[in-house]
Amino acid sequence: MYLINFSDFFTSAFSVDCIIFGYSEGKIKALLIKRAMEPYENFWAVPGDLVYPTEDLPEAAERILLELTGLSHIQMHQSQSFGKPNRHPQGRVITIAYFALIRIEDFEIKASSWADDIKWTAMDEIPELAFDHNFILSETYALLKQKLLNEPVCFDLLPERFTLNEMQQLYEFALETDMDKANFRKKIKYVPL
Amino acid sequence: MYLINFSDFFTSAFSVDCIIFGYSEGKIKALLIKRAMEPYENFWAVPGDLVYPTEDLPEAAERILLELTGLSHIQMHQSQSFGKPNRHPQGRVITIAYFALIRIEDFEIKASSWADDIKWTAMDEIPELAFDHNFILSETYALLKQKLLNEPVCFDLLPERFTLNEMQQLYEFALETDMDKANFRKKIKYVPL
DNA sequence: TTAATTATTGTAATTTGGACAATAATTTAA
DNA sequence: TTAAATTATTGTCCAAATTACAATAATTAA
Repeated sequence: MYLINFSDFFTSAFSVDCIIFGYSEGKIKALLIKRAMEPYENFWAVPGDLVYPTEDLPEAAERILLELTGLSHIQMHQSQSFGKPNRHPQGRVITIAYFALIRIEDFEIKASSWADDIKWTAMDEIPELAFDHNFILSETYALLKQKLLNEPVCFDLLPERFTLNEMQQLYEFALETDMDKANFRKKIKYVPL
Repeated sequence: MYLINFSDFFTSAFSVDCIIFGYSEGKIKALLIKRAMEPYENFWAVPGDLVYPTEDLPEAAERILLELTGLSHIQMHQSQSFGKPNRHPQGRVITIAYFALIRIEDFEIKASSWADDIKWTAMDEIPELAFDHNFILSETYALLKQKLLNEPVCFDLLPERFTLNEMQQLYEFALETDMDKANFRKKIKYVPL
């Protein structure tokens, strides 16, 4: 086939990117950081970093999120992996995207030495991001919408106390539709045998 | 943080594992190969191999599938990634699972120099596999079942000509339920406005 | 305390779902 | 080629769910 040594395969790296979704002011938002170093210095990006050679992926996701945003004890789910050969300017890096849903007001976010700034950005106002992060984010958002339809994950986004109107608005934003007030409540309350 | 060089990160490899699902004799089956070399020599496994350093992931999936099974021109979808640090005995290897649905009779499968044997195995008769392939396979099978419920992917598994009974049996096997003949047909025919 | 927001209740027409029965059409095998 | 087996179609009944709309009660905020 190819003239290549076994050890030539072991020249790649992994990264983990963490997409954190929240909900406020009637919009679903993602947590973005402003990169403090090359590559893509000063670009907004999803929090992410390289995985240590002996680190498990969920472990890396947890560490990276803590280092870049101060967030901890957040349950993360795997999204998709992205591996175009040239997606990272410094070498072959495959990234595994993880995502989480949190209540914005429950956590205090703080920028780190690697992130100059950090902010929640509504999903209909995402700027141009570093690397292929626009693609990663939109693919993962599609996954979230899918999940919202099939699982009761909205409670992870909504505050401790919320009105049913707020809940309805969350669905209306995500699914880009208007819903009937009374019928929405019926559907929420319905519990199959 | 840690005392580690940037280049220390670039010591890992990726693999792609291809889960090929087919349908025959009333059962959903996966394509397994018998490994002809270490590690896990003589174990049954899902077709998979390391990704070349400059190769894109879908490209690698296509190549690996061809090399190990003779299959080509098959549309593959990404499943999940698996990255426990010790999952591969020879180094740090993250694997990205891809899967495809094919019509068994449309393709001729042939073992290669790296695979002593190859066979279709029903999903309720999977033996102990190499690496973490049992886990990978069952996670991906769950994804297939999910897809069967929400998308018309059954046509990728069924032969060119099939009876509605066969189609119903496919669903009954996957979802492990019995269905009413007449009602199943109603549901199949129903097209929302 | 009033106004605004939020929540509940109800009705009625339509659609969908599951269980069951009967029969027509097609394929297979004797 | 016919009989048997398999496959496909139709229809009925009833329960459950969906949708659109209207009206009013309860709670919260100005």
